Amino acid sequence: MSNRYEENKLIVFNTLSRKKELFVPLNIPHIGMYVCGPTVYGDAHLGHARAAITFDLIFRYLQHLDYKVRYVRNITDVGHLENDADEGEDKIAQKARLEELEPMEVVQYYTVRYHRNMDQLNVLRPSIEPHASGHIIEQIEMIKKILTAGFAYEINGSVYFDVEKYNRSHHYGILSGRKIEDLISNTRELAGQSEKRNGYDFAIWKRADESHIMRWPSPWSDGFPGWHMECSAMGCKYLGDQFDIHGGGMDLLFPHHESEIAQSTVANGKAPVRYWLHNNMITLNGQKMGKSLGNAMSLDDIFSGNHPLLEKSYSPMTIRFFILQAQYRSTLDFSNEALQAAEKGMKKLFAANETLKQLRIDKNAPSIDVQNIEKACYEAMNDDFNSPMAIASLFEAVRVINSLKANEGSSISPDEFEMLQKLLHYFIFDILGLNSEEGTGDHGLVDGLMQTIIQLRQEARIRKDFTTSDLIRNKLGELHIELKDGKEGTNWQMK
RNA sequence: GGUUUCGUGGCCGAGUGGUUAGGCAGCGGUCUGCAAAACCGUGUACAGCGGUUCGAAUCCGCUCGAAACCUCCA
Repeated sequence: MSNRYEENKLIVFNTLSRKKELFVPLNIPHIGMYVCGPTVYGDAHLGHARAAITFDLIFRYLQHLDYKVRYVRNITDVGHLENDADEGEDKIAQKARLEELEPMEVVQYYTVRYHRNMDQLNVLRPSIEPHASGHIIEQIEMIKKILTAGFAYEINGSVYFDVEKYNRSHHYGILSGRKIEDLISNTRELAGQSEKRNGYDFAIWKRADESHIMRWPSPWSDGFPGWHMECSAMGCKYLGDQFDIHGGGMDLLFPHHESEIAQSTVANGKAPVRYWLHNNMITLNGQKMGKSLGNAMSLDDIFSGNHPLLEKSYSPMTIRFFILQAQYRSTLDFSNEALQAAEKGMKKLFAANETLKQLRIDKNAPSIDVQNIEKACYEAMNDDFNSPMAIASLFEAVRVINSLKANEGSSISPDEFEMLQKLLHYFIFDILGLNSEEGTGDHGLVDGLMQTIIQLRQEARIRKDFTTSDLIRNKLGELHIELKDGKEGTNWQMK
Protein backbone atom coordinates (compact mmCIF):
# COMPACT_ATOMS: atom_id res chain seq x y z
CA MET A 1 0.00 0.00 0.00
CA SER A 2 1.35 3.38 -0.93
CA ASN A 3 1.77 6.21 1.49
CA ARG A 4 -0.30 9.31 1.17
CA TYR A 5 2.75 11.52 1.17
CA GLU A 6 3.74 10.03 -2.14
CA GLU A 7 0.63 11.28 -3.84
CA ASN A 8 0.38 14.65 -2.10
CA LYS A 9 2.88 17.32 -3.01
CA LEU A 10 3.05 19.45 0.09
CA ILE A 11 3.98 23.10 -0.32
CA VAL A 12 4.89 25.21 2.71
CA PHE A 13 5.71 28.87 3.11
CA ASN A 14 9.23 29.04 4.45
CA THR A 15 9.95 32.23 6.35
CA LEU A 16 13.61 31.73 5.52
CA SER A 17 13.05 32.24 1.80
CA ARG A 18 9.72 34.08 2.08
CA LYS A 19 8.45 31.77 -0.57
CA LYS A 20 6.31 28.71 -0.86
CA GLU A 21 8.57 25.69 -1.25
CA LEU A 22 8.07 22.03 -1.91
CA PHE A 23 8.37 20.27 1.41
CA VAL A 24 11.02 17.56 1.31
CA PRO A 25 11.80 15.90 4.66
CA LEU A 26 15.37 15.05 5.55
CA ASN A 27 14.65 11.43 6.42
CA ILE A 28 11.46 10.17 4.86
CA PRO A 29 9.16 9.07 6.39
CA HIS A 30 10.35 10.76 9.57
CA ILE A 31 9.76 14.41 10.31
CA GLY A 32 11.16 16.45 13.16
CA MET A 33 9.12 19.44 14.19
CA TYR A 34 9.92 21.88 16.96
CA VAL A 35 7.45 24.54 18.08
CA CYS A 36 7.92 27.26 20.66
CA GLY A 37 5.50 26.61 23.46
CA PRO A 38 4.19 28.88 26.17
CA THR A 39 5.98 30.72 28.92
CA VAL A 40 4.00 29.43 31.86
CA TYR A 41 3.50 32.50 33.98
CA GLY A 42 -0.14 33.19 33.17
CA ASP A 43 -3.27 31.67 31.75
CA ALA A 44 -3.39 30.78 28.09
CA HIS A 45 -5.16 33.28 25.88
CA LEU A 46 -6.50 33.32 22.36
CA GLY A 47 -3.03 33.83 20.91
CA HIS A 48 -1.74 30.67 22.56
CA ALA A 49 -4.72 28.87 21.11
CA ARG A 50 -3.87 30.01 17.62
CA ALA A 51 -0.27 28.86 17.79
CA ALA A 52 -1.21 25.54 19.32
CA ILE A 53 -4.04 24.92 16.87
CA THR A 54 -1.96 25.96 13.86
CA PHE A 55 0.77 23.47 14.60
CA ASP A 56 -1.73 20.89 15.75
CA LEU A 57 -3.29 21.15 12.30
CA ILE A 58 0.13 20.73 10.72
CA PHE A 59 1.00 17.84 13.04
CA ARG A 60 -2.28 16.14 12.25
CA TYR A 61 -2.00 16.65 8.52
CA LEU A 62 1.57 15.37 8.35
CA GLN A 63 0.48 12.29 10.24
CA HIS A 64 -2.50 11.91 7.94
CA LEU A 65 -0.05 11.89 5.05
CA ASP A 66 1.55 8.88 6.75
CA TYR A 67 4.65 10.69 7.92
CA LYS A 68 6.09 9.67 11.25
CA VAL A 69 6.35 12.93 13.13
CA ARG A 70 8.27 13.67 16.26
CA TYR A 71 6.68 16.85 17.53
CA VAL A 72 8.57 18.71 20.24
CA ARG A 73 6.94 21.67 21.96
CA ASN A 74 8.72 23.17 24.91
CA ILE A 75 7.52 24.67 28.15
CA THR A 76 9.45 27.82 28.91
CA ASP A 77 9.86 28.02 32.65
CA VAL A 78 13.09 29.93 32.93
CA GLY A 79 15.20 32.53 31.31
CA HIS A 80 12.98 35.24 29.94
CA LEU A 81 14.05 38.61 31.16
CA GLU A 82 11.39 40.99 32.32
CA ASN A 83 11.42 44.03 30.09
CA ASP A 84 11.62 46.76 32.65
CA ALA A 85 13.47 44.91 35.34
CA ASP A 86 16.95 46.30 35.55
CA GLU A 87 18.14 43.43 37.66
CA GLY A 88 17.23 40.98 34.96
CA GLU A 89 14.76 39.05 36.96
CA ASP A 90 12.93 36.51 34.89
CA LYS A 91 9.22 36.25 34.50
CA ILE A 92 8.68 33.10 36.44
CA ALA A 93 10.75 34.33 39.35
CA GLN A 94 8.97 37.64 39.49
CA LYS A 95 5.57 36.03 39.46
CA ALA A 96 6.72 33.67 42.17
CA ARG A 97 7.83 36.50 44.43
CA LEU A 98 4.61 38.37 43.89
CA GLU A 99 2.57 35.38 44.89
CA GLU A 100 5.03 34.07 47.45
CA LEU A 101 5.28 30.74 45.79
CA GLU A 102 8.09 28.51 44.77
CA PRO A 103 8.93 29.20 41.13
CA MET A 104 8.24 25.60 40.24
CA GLU A 105 4.86 25.92 41.91
CA VAL A 106 3.96 28.67 39.49
CA VAL A 107 5.26 26.60 36.61
CA GLN A 108 3.28 23.57 37.66
CA TYR A 109 0.10 25.55 38.21
CA TYR A 110 0.08 27.23 34.83
CA THR A 111 1.34 24.17 32.98
CA VAL A 112 -1.58 22.15 34.26
CA ARG A 113 -3.99 24.90 33.28
CA TYR A 114 -2.40 25.20 29.86
CA HIS A 115 -2.79 21.47 29.29
CA ARG A 116 -6.41 21.61 30.34
CA ASN A 117 -7.14 24.40 27.87
CA MET A 118 -5.32 22.60 25.08
CA ASP A 119 -7.25 19.42 25.80
CA GLN A 120 -10.47 21.41 25.61
CA LEU A 121 -9.40 22.67 22.20
CA ASN A 122 -8.68 19.09 21.17
CA VAL A 123 -5.04 19.95 20.58
CA LEU A 124 -2.97 16.77 20.54
CA ARG A 125 -0.14 16.54 23.02
CA PRO A 126 3.24 16.78 21.36
CA SER A 127 5.54 13.77 21.28
CA ILE A 128 7.92 15.41 23.71
CA GLU A 129 7.23 18.43 25.89
CA PRO A 130 10.55 19.38 27.44
CA HIS A 131 10.97 22.00 30.15
CA ALA A 132 13.76 24.52 29.83
CA SER A 133 14.54 24.09 33.52
CA GLY A 134 15.10 20.39 32.94
CA HIS A 135 17.74 21.05 30.31
CA ILE A 136 20.14 23.42 31.99
CA ILE A 137 23.00 20.98 31.49
CA GLU A 138 22.35 20.72 27.76
CA GLN A 139 22.24 24.48 27.53
CA ILE A 140 25.51 24.87 29.42
CA GLU A 141 27.15 22.34 27.12
CA MET A 142 25.96 24.28 24.11
CA ILE A 143 27.25 27.54 25.54
CA LYS A 144 30.64 25.87 25.97
CA LYS A 145 30.60 24.87 22.32
CA ILE A 146 29.79 28.42 21.28
CA LEU A 147 32.62 29.75 23.43
CA THR A 148 35.01 27.17 21.99
CA ALA A 149 34.00 28.15 18.51
CA GLY A 150 34.88 31.70 19.47
CA PHE A 151 31.51 33.30 18.97
CA ALA A 152 30.87 34.33 22.55
CA TYR A 153 32.68 36.17 25.32
CA GLU A 154 32.45 36.11 29.08
CA ILE A 155 32.18 39.20 31.20
CA ASN A 156 31.50 39.24 34.95
CA GLY A 157 30.09 35.74 34.95
CA SER A 158 27.75 36.37 32.04
CA VAL A 159 28.29 35.04 28.55
CA TYR A 160 27.24 37.00 25.49
CA PHE A 161 26.89 35.97 21.90
CA ASP A 162 29.17 37.98 19.63
CA VAL A 163 26.76 39.02 16.92
CA GLU A 164 29.22 41.15 15.02
CA LYS A 165 31.77 38.37 14.75
CA TYR A 166 29.08 35.93 13.74
CA ASN A 167 27.90 38.28 11.06
CA ARG A 168 31.34 38.44 9.49
CA SER A 169 31.14 34.79 8.45
CA HIS A 170 27.38 34.25 8.56
CA HIS A 171 24.30 36.34 8.06
CA TYR A 172 22.67 37.53 11.24
CA GLY A 173 19.31 38.59 9.85
CA ILE A 174 18.89 35.76 7.42
CA LEU A 175 15.47 34.95 8.85
CA SER A 176 14.09 38.34 9.75
CA GLY A 177 15.55 40.33 6.89
CA ARG A 178 17.39 42.63 9.22
CA LYS A 179 20.77 44.13 8.49
CA ILE A 180 23.32 44.46 11.22
CA GLU A 181 23.96 48.11 10.34
CA ASP A 182 20.32 48.82 11.08
CA LEU A 183 20.54 46.95 14.33
CA ILE A 184 23.44 49.08 15.44
CA SER A 185 21.51 52.28 15.16
CA ASN A 186 18.27 50.86 16.45
CA THR A 187 19.22 48.86 19.48
CA ARG A 188 17.98 50.54 22.56
CA GLU A 189 20.42 51.04 25.35
CA LEU A 190 18.86 49.32 28.32
CA ALA A 191 20.34 49.65 31.74
CA GLY A 192 22.41 46.67 32.82
CA GLN A 193 23.48 45.88 29.30
CA SER A 194 26.54 48.07 29.31
CA GLU A 195 28.84 45.10 29.78
CA LYS A 196 27.99 43.88 26.32
CA ARG A 197 30.41 44.79 23.55
CA ASN A 198 27.55 45.72 21.30
CA GLY A 199 23.96 46.55 22.01
CA TYR A 200 22.70 43.80 19.75
CA ASP A 201 24.74 41.06 21.41
CA PHE A 202 22.53 38.82 23.47
CA ALA A 203 23.09 36.89 26.67
CA ILE A 204 23.47 33.14 26.46
CA TRP A 205 24.30 32.85 30.15
CA LYS A 206 23.40 35.47 32.71
CA ARG A 207 24.85 35.80 36.18
CA ALA A 208 22.14 35.96 38.83
CA ASP A 209 22.32 38.58 41.51
CA GLU A 210 21.57 37.84 45.17
CA SER A 211 17.84 38.34 44.88
CA HIS A 212 17.38 36.14 41.87
CA ILE A 213 15.76 32.94 43.07
CA MET A 214 15.99 30.81 39.95
CA ARG A 215 19.66 29.97 39.53
CA TRP A 216 21.93 27.15 38.55
CA PRO A 217 25.66 26.62 38.86
CA SER A 218 27.77 26.88 35.72
CA PRO A 219 31.45 27.32 34.83
CA TRP A 220 30.88 31.08 34.66
CA SER A 221 28.62 31.90 37.58
CA ASP A 222 25.51 30.93 39.45
CA GLY A 223 22.93 32.10 37.01
CA PHE A 224 20.54 31.10 34.30
CA PRO A 225 20.63 30.51 30.57
CA GLY A 226 19.92 33.26 28.08
CA TRP A 227 16.71 33.92 26.31
CA HIS A 228 17.13 31.77 23.26
CA MET A 229 19.29 28.91 24.49
CA GLU A 230 16.56 26.51 25.48
CA CYS A 231 15.10 26.03 22.02
CA SER A 232 18.52 25.58 20.44
CA ALA A 233 19.55 23.04 23.05
CA MET A 234 16.34 21.08 23.23
CA GLY A 235 15.69 21.12 19.52
CA CYS A 236 19.15 19.73 18.95
CA LYS A 237 18.83 17.16 21.70
CA TYR A 238 15.57 15.64 20.52
CA LEU A 239 15.60 16.31 16.79
CA GLY A 240 19.27 16.50 15.90
CA ASP A 241 21.64 19.12 14.57
CA GLN A 242 19.35 19.74 11.68
CA PHE A 243 15.65 19.06 11.50
CA ASP A 244 12.72 19.74 9.21
CA ILE A 245 10.31 22.20 10.75
CA HIS A 246 10.53 24.90 13.37
CA GLY A 247 7.36 26.77 14.20
CA GLY A 248 6.16 29.56 16.40
CA GLY A 249 4.38 32.86 16.42
CA MET A 250 5.52 35.63 14.11
CA ASP A 251 6.35 37.72 17.13
CA LEU A 252 9.15 35.28 17.90
CA LEU A 253 10.82 35.75 14.56
CA PHE A 254 13.18 38.37 15.86
CA PRO A 255 15.19 38.19 17.97
CA HIS A 256 14.28 34.74 19.27
CA HIS A 257 14.47 32.61 16.15
CA GLU A 258 17.14 34.71 14.51
CA SER A 259 19.34 34.17 17.54
CA GLU A 260 18.50 30.52 17.71
CA ILE A 261 19.81 30.10 14.19
CA ALA A 262 23.03 31.90 15.08
CA GLN A 263 23.65 29.86 18.23
CA SER A 264 22.91 26.49 16.71
CA THR A 265 24.84 27.24 13.57
CA VAL A 266 28.08 27.95 15.39
CA ALA A 267 27.56 25.21 17.99
CA ASN A 268 26.76 22.48 15.49
CA GLY A 269 28.36 23.74 12.32
CA LYS A 270 25.18 23.79 10.33
CA ALA A 271 21.90 25.65 10.05
CA PRO A 272 19.49 23.98 12.45
CA VAL A 273 16.22 24.18 10.55
CA ARG A 274 15.10 23.64 6.98
CA TYR A 275 11.62 25.09 7.09
CA TRP A 276 10.62 27.93 9.38
CA LEU A 277 6.87 28.29 9.79
CA HIS A 278 5.25 31.21 11.59
CA ASN A 279 1.65 31.75 12.54
CA ASN A 280 0.23 35.25 12.54
CA MET A 281 -1.40 37.10 15.40
CA ILE A 282 -4.98 37.36 16.56
CA THR A 283 -6.05 40.96 16.67
CA LEU A 284 -8.63 42.81 18.67
CA ASN A 285 -9.84 45.95 16.98
CA GLY A 286 -6.89 45.64 14.64
CA GLN A 287 -4.35 45.40 17.43
CA LYS A 288 -2.33 42.40 18.45
CA MET A 289 -3.81 40.58 21.39
CA GLY A 290 -1.13 40.17 23.98
CA LYS A 291 -0.67 39.76 27.65
CA SER A 292 1.67 42.68 27.93
CA LEU A 293 -0.72 44.87 25.95
CA GLY A 294 -3.46 44.17 28.44
CA ASN A 295 -6.00 43.24 25.78
CA ALA A 296 -5.66 39.49 25.97
CA MET A 297 -8.69 37.35 26.52
CA SER A 298 -7.98 34.17 28.39
CA LEU A 299 -9.43 30.98 27.02
CA ASP A 300 -11.27 30.41 30.26
CA ASP A 301 -12.85 33.85 29.85
CA ILE A 302 -14.04 32.91 26.40
CA PHE A 303 -15.31 29.47 27.36
CA SER A 304 -17.26 30.98 30.25
CA GLY A 305 -18.33 34.20 28.53
CA ASN A 306 -16.88 36.08 31.45
CA HIS A 307 -15.37 39.15 29.83
CA PRO A 308 -16.82 42.59 29.14
CA LEU A 309 -16.20 42.29 25.40
CA LEU A 310 -18.01 38.98 25.09
CA GLU A 311 -21.68 38.90 24.24
CA LYS A 312 -21.86 35.25 25.19
CA SER A 313 -19.65 32.27 25.89
CA TYR A 314 -18.02 30.38 23.05
CA SER A 315 -17.16 26.72 23.17
CA PRO A 316 -13.65 25.45 22.62
CA MET A 317 -14.65 23.95 19.29
CA THR A 318 -16.12 27.25 18.15
CA ILE A 319 -12.76 28.84 18.88
CA ARG A 320 -10.98 26.07 17.06
CA PHE A 321 -13.23 26.38 14.02
CA PHE A 322 -12.93 30.17 14.07
CA ILE A 323 -9.15 29.89 14.00
CA LEU A 324 -9.16 27.27 11.26
CA GLN A 325 -11.37 29.44 9.10
CA ALA A 326 -8.42 31.74 8.56
CA GLN A 327 -5.13 30.76 6.96
CA TYR A 328 -2.47 30.59 9.65
CA ARG A 329 -0.28 33.30 8.11
CA SER A 330 -3.02 35.93 8.10
CA THR A 331 -3.97 38.05 11.03
CA LEU A 332 -7.34 37.05 12.39
CA ASP A 333 -9.61 39.67 13.82
CA PHE A 334 -11.66 38.84 16.87
CA SER A 335 -15.29 39.88 17.10
CA ASN A 336 -18.48 38.51 18.53
CA GLU A 337 -20.06 38.57 15.11
CA ALA A 338 -17.26 36.50 13.58
CA LEU A 339 -17.34 34.01 16.44
CA GLN A 340 -21.07 33.56 16.17
CA ALA A 341 -20.76 33.03 12.44
CA ALA A 342 -18.14 30.36 13.09
CA GLU A 343 -20.35 28.70 15.67
CA LYS A 344 -23.29 28.44 13.30
CA GLY A 345 -21.19 27.29 10.41
CA MET A 346 -19.58 24.56 12.44
CA LYS A 347 -22.95 23.28 13.68
CA LYS A 348 -24.11 23.13 10.10
CA LEU A 349 -21.08 21.08 9.18
CA PHE A 350 -21.65 18.61 12.00
CA ALA A 351 -25.35 18.38 11.24
CA ALA A 352 -24.63 17.49 7.62
CA ASN A 353 -22.23 14.81 8.74
CA GLU A 354 -25.12 13.26 10.68
CA THR A 355 -27.55 13.79 7.83
CA LEU A 356 -25.26 11.82 5.56
CA LYS A 357 -26.09 8.67 7.50
CA GLN A 358 -29.75 9.10 6.68
CA LEU A 359 -29.39 9.34 2.91
CA ARG A 360 -30.96 6.69 0.78
CA ILE A 361 -28.35 4.47 -0.79
CA ASP A 362 -28.93 3.18 -4.28
CA LYS A 363 -26.57 1.48 -6.71
CA ASN A 364 -28.07 3.42 -9.59
CA ALA A 365 -27.84 6.85 -8.00
CA PRO A 366 -26.31 9.53 -10.19
CA SER A 367 -22.82 10.65 -9.26
CA ILE A 368 -22.46 13.67 -7.03
CA ASP A 369 -18.79 14.00 -7.83
CA VAL A 370 -17.35 13.31 -4.40
CA GLN A 371 -13.99 12.85 -6.01
CA ASN A 372 -13.79 16.50 -6.96
CA ILE A 373 -14.56 17.61 -3.45
CA GLU A 374 -11.95 15.27 -2.09
CA LYS A 375 -9.40 16.58 -4.54
CA ALA A 376 -10.14 20.16 -3.57
CA CYS A 377 -9.76 19.34 0.13
CA TYR A 378 -6.35 17.80 -0.33
CA GLU A 379 -5.19 20.49 -2.71
CA ALA A 380 -6.12 23.11 -0.14
CA MET A 381 -4.17 21.40 2.61
CA ASN A 382 -1.22 20.73 0.34
CA ASP A 383 -1.02 24.43 -0.39
CA ASP A 384 0.52 25.59 2.87
CA PHE A 385 -2.20 24.11 5.05
CA ASN A 386 -4.99 26.26 3.67
CA SER A 387 -7.66 25.15 6.11
CA PRO A 388 -10.19 27.84 5.12
CA MET A 389 -10.16 26.54 1.58
CA ALA A 390 -10.53 22.97 2.77
CA ILE A 391 -13.46 24.05 4.92
CA ALA A 392 -15.04 25.79 1.94
CA SER A 393 -14.87 22.50 0.06
CA LEU A 394 -16.41 20.68 2.99
CA PHE A 395 -19.32 23.09 2.77
CA GLU A 396 -19.66 22.04 -0.82
CA ALA A 397 -20.19 18.54 0.53
CA VAL A 398 -22.66 19.92 3.07
CA ARG A 399 -24.71 21.47 0.31
CA VAL A 400 -24.72 18.23 -1.64
CA ILE A 401 -25.76 16.18 1.36
CA ASN A 402 -28.54 18.51 2.42
CA SER A 403 -29.76 18.81 -1.09
CA LEU A 404 -29.99 15.04 -1.47
CA LYS A 405 -31.82 14.90 1.82
CA ALA A 406 -34.25 17.65 0.82
CA ASN A 407 -35.16 16.13 -2.53
CA GLU A 408 -37.43 13.17 -2.15
CA GLY A 409 -36.35 10.24 -4.21
CA SER A 410 -32.72 11.31 -4.35
CA SER A 411 -30.10 8.82 -3.38
CA ILE A 412 -26.38 8.25 -3.26
CA SER A 413 -24.39 5.36 -4.64
CA PRO A 414 -22.76 3.01 -2.12
CA ASP A 415 -19.31 3.85 -3.39
CA GLU A 416 -19.77 7.57 -3.12
CA PHE A 417 -21.47 7.21 0.23
CA GLU A 418 -18.46 5.42 1.60
CA MET A 419 -16.06 7.84 -0.01
CA LEU A 420 -17.92 10.83 1.37
CA GLN A 421 -18.20 9.37 4.83
CA LYS A 422 -14.50 8.70 4.89
CA LEU A 423 -13.66 12.12 3.51
CA LEU A 424 -15.71 13.91 6.13
CA HIS A 425 -14.27 11.81 8.87
CA TYR A 426 -10.73 12.42 7.76
CA PHE A 427 -11.09 16.13 7.39
CA ILE A 428 -13.50 17.10 10.15
CA PHE A 429 -12.16 14.90 12.89
CA ASP A 430 -8.66 13.70 12.00
CA ILE A 431 -7.19 16.72 10.24
CA LEU A 432 -9.11 19.76 11.41
CA GLY A 433 -9.35 18.08 14.79
CA LEU A 434 -12.90 19.13 15.49
CA ASN A 435 -15.21 17.15 17.70
CA SER A 436 -18.90 17.60 18.12
CA GLU A 437 -18.86 18.31 21.85
CA GLU A 438 -22.06 16.35 22.26
CA GLY A 439 -22.90 13.35 24.34
CA THR A 440 -20.68 13.93 27.30
CA GLY A 441 -22.71 11.28 29.10
CA ASP A 442 -24.43 8.19 27.80
CA HIS A 443 -25.21 9.03 24.24
CA GLY A 444 -27.27 5.93 23.63
CA LEU A 445 -29.53 6.65 26.57
CA VAL A 446 -30.07 10.29 25.61
CA ASP A 447 -30.77 9.34 22.06
CA GLY A 448 -33.28 6.72 23.17
CA LEU A 449 -35.07 9.22 25.39
CA MET A 450 -35.12 11.75 22.60
CA GLN A 451 -36.68 9.27 20.21
CA THR A 452 -39.49 8.68 22.70
CA ILE A 453 -40.07 12.38 23.20
CA ILE A 454 -40.02 13.02 19.47
CA GLN A 455 -42.53 10.24 18.97
CA LEU A 456 -44.91 11.65 21.61
CA ARG A 457 -44.70 15.05 19.99
CA GLN A 458 -45.34 13.55 16.59
CA GLU A 459 -48.48 11.84 17.89
CA ALA A 460 -49.66 15.13 19.35
CA ARG A 461 -49.12 16.80 16.01
CA ILE A 462 -51.12 14.14 14.22
CA ARG A 463 -53.95 14.82 16.69
CA LYS A 464 -53.47 18.51 15.88
CA ASP A 465 -52.76 19.04 19.55
CA PHE A 466 -50.30 21.81 18.81
CA THR A 467 -50.38 23.10 22.36
CA THR A 468 -48.67 19.91 23.46
CA SER A 469 -46.31 19.68 20.52
CA ASP A 470 -45.19 23.28 20.94
CA LEU A 471 -44.80 22.80 24.67
CA ILE A 472 -42.43 19.91 24.05
CA ARG A 473 -40.49 21.92 21.50
CA ASN A 474 -40.24 24.94 23.76
CA LYS A 475 -39.22 22.99 26.82
CA LEU A 476 -36.53 21.18 24.88
CA GLY A 477 -35.45 24.51 23.50
CA GLU A 478 -34.88 25.72 27.03
CA LEU A 479 -32.53 22.75 27.45
CA HIS A 480 -30.73 23.86 24.28
CA ILE A 481 -32.11 20.99 22.30
CA GLU A 482 -33.26 21.93 18.87
CA LEU A 483 -35.83 19.90 16.96
CA LYS A 484 -35.59 19.86 13.23
CA ASP A 485 -38.68 18.68 11.39
CA GLY A 486 -38.03 17.20 8.00
CA LYS A 487 -39.91 15.25 5.41
CA GLU A 488 -38.84 11.95 6.87
CA GLY A 489 -39.22 12.67 10.54
CA THR A 490 -37.64 14.80 13.18
CA ASN A 491 -34.01 15.12 14.11
CA TRP A 492 -32.55 16.77 17.14
CA GLN A 493 -29.36 18.63 17.89
CA MET A 494 -27.77 20.46 20.76
CA LYS A 495 -27.61 24.15 20.06
C1' G B 1 13.66 55.72 11.55
C1' G B 2 14.77 50.36 9.92
C1' U B 3 12.72 45.33 8.75
C1' U B 4 8.33 42.64 7.29
C1' U B 5 3.26 42.51 6.10
C1' C B 6 -1.55 43.99 4.96
C1' G B 7 -5.79 47.04 2.98
C1' U B 8 -11.52 42.21 -0.57
C1' G B 9 -19.11 43.14 -0.70
C1' G B 10 -22.98 44.46 6.24
C1' C B 11 -19.24 41.07 9.33
C1' C B 12 -15.26 37.16 9.26
C1' G B 13 -12.33 35.40 5.50
C1' A B 14 -10.09 32.59 0.62
C1' G B 15 -8.17 33.77 -4.08
C1' U B 16 -5.51 31.69 -9.96
C1' G B 17 -3.78 37.54 -14.56
C1' G B 18 -9.65 36.29 -18.22
C1' U B 19 -14.35 31.31 -15.15
C1' U B 20 -19.20 31.05 -8.26
C1' A B 21 -14.46 30.90 -2.89
C1' G B 22 -16.80 29.68 1.70
C1' G B 23 -19.29 30.86 6.43
C1' C B 24 -22.60 34.36 8.97
C1' A B 25 -26.16 38.23 8.28
C1' G B 26 -29.91 40.26 4.49
C1' C B 27 -33.63 39.75 0.55
C1' G B 28 -37.19 36.61 -2.57
C1' G B 29 -39.26 31.74 -3.05
C1' U B 30 -40.18 26.25 -1.64
C1' C B 31 -41.32 23.19 2.47
C1' U B 32 -44.00 23.49 7.43
C1' G B 33 -50.11 23.46 11.59
C1' C B 34 -46.79 27.56 12.95
C1' A B 35 -41.72 28.10 13.57
C1' A B 36 -36.89 26.35 13.18
C1' A B 37 -33.89 23.47 10.07
C1' A B 38 -33.15 22.46 5.04
C1' C B 39 -33.41 23.49 -0.23
C1' C B 40 -33.60 26.96 -4.64
C1' G B 41 -32.57 31.92 -6.23
C1' U B 42 -30.25 36.59 -5.05
C1' G B 43 -25.24 40.62 -3.93
C1' U B 44 -22.12 44.81 -10.41
C1' A B 45 -16.38 43.55 -3.37
C1' C B 46 -11.61 44.10 -4.27
C1' A B 47 -8.12 51.64 -0.36
C1' G B 48 -6.89 55.72 -4.18
C1' C B 49 -4.18 57.24 -8.61
C1' G B 50 -1.19 55.91 -12.60
C1' G B 51 1.42 52.04 -15.59
C1' U B 52 2.29 47.01 -18.05
C1' U B 53 -1.34 43.83 -20.72
C1' C B 54 -6.05 42.10 -25.65
C1' G B 55 -7.58 41.70 -20.36
C1' A B 56 -5.68 42.93 -13.36
C1' A B 57 -8.57 42.58 -7.08
C1' U B 58 -4.33 39.40 -8.80
C1' C B 59 2.16 42.18 -11.92
C1' C B 60 4.90 47.30 -11.40
C1' G B 61 5.15 52.45 -9.39
C1' C B 62 3.31 56.27 -6.36
C1' U B 63 -0.21 58.12 -2.61
C1' C B 64 -3.22 57.26 1.65
C1' G B 65 -4.30 54.06 5.78
C1' A B 66 -3.32 49.95 9.23
C1' A B 67 -0.41 46.24 11.72
C1' A B 68 3.76 43.16 13.57
C1' C B 69 8.91 43.11 14.87
C1' C B 70 13.31 46.18 16.27
C1' U B 71 12.18 44.93 24.56
C1' C B 72 9.27 39.68 27.20
C1' C B 73 5.42 37.97 23.97
C1' A B 74 1.77 32.68 20.30
